[in-house]
Amino acid sequence: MIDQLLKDNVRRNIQIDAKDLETFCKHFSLTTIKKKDFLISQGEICKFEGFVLEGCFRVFTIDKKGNENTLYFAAKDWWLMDIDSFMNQNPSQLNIQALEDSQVLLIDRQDKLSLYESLPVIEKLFRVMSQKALVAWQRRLIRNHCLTAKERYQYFINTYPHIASKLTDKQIARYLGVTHEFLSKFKKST
Amino acid sequence: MIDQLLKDNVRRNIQIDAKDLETFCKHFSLTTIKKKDFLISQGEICKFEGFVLEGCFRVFTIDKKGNENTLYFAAKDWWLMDIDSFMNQNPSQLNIQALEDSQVLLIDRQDKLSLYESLPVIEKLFRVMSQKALVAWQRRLIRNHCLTAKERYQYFINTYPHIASKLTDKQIARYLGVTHEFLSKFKKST
DNA sequence: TAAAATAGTTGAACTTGTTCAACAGTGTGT
DNA sequence: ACACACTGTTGAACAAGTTCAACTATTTTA
Repeated sequence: MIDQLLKDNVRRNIQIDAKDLETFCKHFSLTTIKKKDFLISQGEICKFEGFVLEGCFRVFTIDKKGNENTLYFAAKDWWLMDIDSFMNQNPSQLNIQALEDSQVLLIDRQDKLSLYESLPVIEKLFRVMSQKALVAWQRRLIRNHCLTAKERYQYFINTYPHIASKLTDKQIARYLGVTHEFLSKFKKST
Repeated sequence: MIDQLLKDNVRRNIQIDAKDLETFCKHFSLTTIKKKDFLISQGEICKFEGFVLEGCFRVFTIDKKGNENTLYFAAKDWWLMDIDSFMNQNPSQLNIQALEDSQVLLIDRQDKLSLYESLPVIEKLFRVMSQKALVAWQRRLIRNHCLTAKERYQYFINTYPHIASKLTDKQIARYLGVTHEFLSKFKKST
């Protein structure tokens, strides 16, 4: 079944009975997206959220100075969302680009808002997921403060080897917050 | 009424009827905490969450190298929680210390978990608050990558002047992720 | 398959931020 | 009022990370 991955993911976050889970999953539609295409571009208003079935995405912003800054990568079994734009319906600050040919399950914003009302367990699902994400972001900030770029690099490739292997060093550098020249230099130092 | 500030805060996040709001607030108890005392120390298991009525707190960790790293400050009208320890009941990585004599409303973990079940709107409240916090953390990470320490300092004192005024430069430096010596140096440069 | 674009490497000069040590100023408690 | 701890400042030497430019390898695309 196409949405088995999504179901497993949900069950890892909350307890939910089969019927509710079915209702939830029914609202997702499968979308195929080609390498280098964008799911969202900066300035657009986000009308959906997604779950990655296959492939890999990078979520990044471009600041005034023109620097790309990668917030995170989303591979198979990860959620993809511009929460800010989705919640507040303001223009997205984020770009979401496929790094390879990918498949995502998308849920429409209105459908999701309706589900929050009709199915309280979905409210719980996103409460739990958001809180877990919050913990991860707090820890990442601490790592950024305490660790050197090299240590952060090693942490990243050790923690997410399956994602790191799909990425260029340039992309990793932007995620770590350093230049790719510097990454190249510290990679070969002992 | 003692919990008016809490009620206003909740209403800014969700729509809730007076009766449910009353039920929610009833579970909080007022606690006074003296300057320099700890609400939570690293290693403890977090059994409550809080809302600051008066005063100011800093939330920080101490890493293996002995460096203090401040995650955030919480002044009047802010929520205080070690989500990680609270959710997973593992030893807290965080210290929460009062920077001045303070008052907080605390809710017991079991009470909160019960409220999630009995009052779905509370699930929504924390879903919404978590998602807003997530956006804030993402933006902070981007600022850490794009801005210099001096720019981050100026952003901080401009954005949170009422908090910044209660802090020493040393505390601000730890929040920005730089040494206080360096902060002292760039403060006087034009 | 050739041409063009992109990714990775390296060096030199530079900027940002750290470390450690010394000293001055400012509470704070008893 | 005294001692004591803590905050802030400054300097010099150092480490981490950037910039720009030139070059090489590797992919893409026509």
